[in-house]
Amino acid sequence: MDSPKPSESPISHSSAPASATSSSSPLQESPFSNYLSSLSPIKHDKAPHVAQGFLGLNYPPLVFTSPRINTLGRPQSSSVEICQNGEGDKKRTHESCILERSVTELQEGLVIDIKKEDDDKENVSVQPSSSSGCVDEYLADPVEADCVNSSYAVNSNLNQSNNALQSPVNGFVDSKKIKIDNKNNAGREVDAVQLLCGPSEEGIERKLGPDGKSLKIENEQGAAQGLSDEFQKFESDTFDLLSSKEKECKNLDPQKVVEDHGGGCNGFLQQLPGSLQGVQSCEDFAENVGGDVDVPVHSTIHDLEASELQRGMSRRCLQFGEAQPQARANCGISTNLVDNIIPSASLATTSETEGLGPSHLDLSVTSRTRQPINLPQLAINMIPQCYGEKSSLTVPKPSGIGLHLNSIVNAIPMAQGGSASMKLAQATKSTCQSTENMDGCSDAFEKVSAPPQDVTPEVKVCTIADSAVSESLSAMESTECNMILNTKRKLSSDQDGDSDEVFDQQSPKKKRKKLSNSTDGEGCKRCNCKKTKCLKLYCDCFAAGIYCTEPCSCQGCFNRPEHADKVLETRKLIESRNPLAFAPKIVQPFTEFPLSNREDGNRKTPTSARHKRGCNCKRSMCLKKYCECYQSNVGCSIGCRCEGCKNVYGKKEDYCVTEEMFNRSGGERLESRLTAKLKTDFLHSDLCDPHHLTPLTPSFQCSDHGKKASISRLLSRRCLPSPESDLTILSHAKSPRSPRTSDSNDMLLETSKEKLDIESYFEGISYDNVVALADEFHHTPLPNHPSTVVGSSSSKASELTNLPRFQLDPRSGSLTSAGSLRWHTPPITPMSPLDENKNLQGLDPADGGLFDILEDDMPEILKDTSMTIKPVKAGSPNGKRVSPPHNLHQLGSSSAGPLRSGRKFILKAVPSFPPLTPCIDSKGSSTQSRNDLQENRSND
DNA sequence: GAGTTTGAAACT
DNA sequence: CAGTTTCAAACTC
Repeated sequence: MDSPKPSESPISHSSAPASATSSSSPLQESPFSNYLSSLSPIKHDKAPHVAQGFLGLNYPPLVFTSPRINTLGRPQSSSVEICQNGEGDKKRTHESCILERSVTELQEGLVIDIKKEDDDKENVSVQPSSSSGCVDEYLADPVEADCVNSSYAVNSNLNQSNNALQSPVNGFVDSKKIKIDNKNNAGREVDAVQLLCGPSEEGIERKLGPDGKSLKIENEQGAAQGLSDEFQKFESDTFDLLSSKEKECKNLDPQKVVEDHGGGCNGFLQQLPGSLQGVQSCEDFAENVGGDVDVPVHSTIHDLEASELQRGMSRRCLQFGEAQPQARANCGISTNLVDNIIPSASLATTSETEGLGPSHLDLSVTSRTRQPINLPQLAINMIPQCYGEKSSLTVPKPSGIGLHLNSIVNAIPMAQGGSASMKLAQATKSTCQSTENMDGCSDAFEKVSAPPQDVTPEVKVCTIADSAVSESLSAMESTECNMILNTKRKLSSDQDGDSDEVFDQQSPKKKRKKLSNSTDGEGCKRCNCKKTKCLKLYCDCFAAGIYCTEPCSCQGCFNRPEHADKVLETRKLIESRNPLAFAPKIVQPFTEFPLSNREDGNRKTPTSARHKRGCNCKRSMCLKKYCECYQSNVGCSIGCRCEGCKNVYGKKEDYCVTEEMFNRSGGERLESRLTAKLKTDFLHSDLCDPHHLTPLTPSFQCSDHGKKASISRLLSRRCLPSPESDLTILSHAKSPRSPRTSDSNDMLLETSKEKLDIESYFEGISYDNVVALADEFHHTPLPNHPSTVVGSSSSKASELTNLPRFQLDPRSGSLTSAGSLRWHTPPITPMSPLDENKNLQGLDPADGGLFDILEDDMPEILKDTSMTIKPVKAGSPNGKRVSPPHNLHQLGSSSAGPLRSGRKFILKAVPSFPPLTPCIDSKGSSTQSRNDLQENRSND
């Protein structure tokens, strides 16, 4: 499994690019036209990617992907899928010349082989896809791949259902099963391809009139057109890969894939993106479903087998037990998603799902009978991708209560993530929040799932998925908790209706213990509130946007569905006070997202991730759970006001150093100052090792949790900027930076460059698209530009928007020759003008934290409000009630507007750079350095 | 299991 | 806005 992926992935990468280039012409011929004609579908697929890309800048991850297993895993899966899909498409859409080659080959050879394998291994389709991996990189998001798979399954299922199963609606369920079968079926692949690749989709659309609808829908969803380009490349690549991968695919064992994923169940949570992916997958699902109908199902999967598979999946999830609740939750979630998408197959499989609620039941009813088993696989597949890379990768779990969301959000890298979470909380408060009750979740899911059921499920699904992404996320979270709870509760779901008091009646301590136990796995934590009635942020449940459930030992709890009104009111009040109150506490740097998304699901725990507000620890040294940062498995950042920080996941100091590093690009003085530290640090740092690249940041170093992630980050970061190559150049050339840093960076960059180079090509496209998108959103001046800052001065929102853009821009920049330089440079040159430590801190946090928050966490509402909202006080010790950005404004407003923008930009960039040196003392030195930087900037 | 410590959240 | 209080989790015994 793993072995194949890695091996494959690299191959895929190489092949992909090569194929892209070489095959592009042929592919382009028909495919291009197809793309052009069917950009929408492509967009759709891409859209998710794009969205992610924006958020997370997925592309960069590709680089990582190549090196890392994870990347391989996901990419492979996706690529495999693509290949398969491509095959399927080819079969289906012989019309499309592109596919024809692979089609003939694949169909004849691969297909047959696959079928055989599939017979043995239902999952094969998924895994193989993973194995192929080439496309995956683009797809980056494992989830997507999973989604694709799922979609495949769905499509295939649909077909099968149409053919054999007869149950149309249940198609989902069947589809799951079908997936397995589909493995063999090119049609499935085609669907997947469609999902993954615009072209394939096009072909599918062409072939499938109905499918076309779904595709169109998808396209609509996927706003970014630029994606089409990428898709084309993917397609071409996929085609190329298909041939090469065909063999691989044949070899691939679905089970392995599943297992991998299953292993990943634990990591599933980490793969927050997965949730998103799941959403996407849902979308894809719908699309696929639509498309599936048309596609003939070759494979004949036995429901029993499928069920078995599903069972196996569920079992796996269960087995992961320790991953426990989360794992289950994850699994459950995934299943839920699947259920939603594919009604309840997963649920049916697991007793756990029993708790789920009617919605599941409803869906499951049909699905269960049919074959939930496959669903689990799907779910697993979907989730696992991230996972797939490995359970081992498991990102640091977000232990935290409210953290679930946060963690999820974080994981979600998606740009939407943060907002989504918020939205979810807000929008889904009633629904998802009631996560306790599966019903609530189910409701959300139902929404998602419903579409499929509905006549126009596709469209609905797509729309839902998009809109519901947030919901799904929230639902995911809630579902996680719920899943766990439900599993524990089992039948207690009904109890939800029971007054809180029931729970309350239980001895809080006992419950607490239970909770603690349950939470050990990191499931959802449960509260033990006694005086706040669970209507304040003290309550983890409330803070997480979920209703209290059985496990809670709270007293007089009002955080229950029965009191939804109160809950909402209270939430509003709190939000009015602090729009970000319910936003995810942990934010990942943009750069990470992409990496995390593509590279590894594991990355979820972002070494670079930081607490939104930062901690204020004084005695715990940030080494205990008192520290929110530590609790969240994230390193402390500048935003933290902690004293004597020893956060294993990343010391504030280190974080500062990184920033300084960037700033340093702007100012040499800092370099000189830092150089010593950097040297020492660098020596120690893994950075020296291109392979390890792990930044000095403790999080990377120390964190068991995030180590891998951290590594990936480093890679990703560097890669991300990617553009890597550009960055490297920039770093060297432009920034007078200390040679060391540059060197280290270069090291990393170089290491990644190769991959990046290849990837960059693709990414470039994406970037371009992204850029275009960014431009649309904002003509965001280059991150460097003050313009961005200027805008920010007035409104945080602008800054926020800009920030993300910056990320994007950078890439885009990387893509665009000029842009790349600027982009890179900004981070380098653009020292934040911030003079003051506070500013630095505030900014930093703002940059890092706010930055992230803004993008991710900031709910749209918040963003809007944030504009007007007062900036959070970075300086304020607590800074708790923060409204994110204002600091930036302040900072920037003075002079730094541009600088700030730069800073922000830098911040993002920072993450890319591993903190070589431990921080500088911090404030004093840093401030000076920054001042110096400012000076330098002015000079520049 | 009780009590203490801790730091966030809420309040003034 | 800073300081204080309240709160619940985390931790210790």
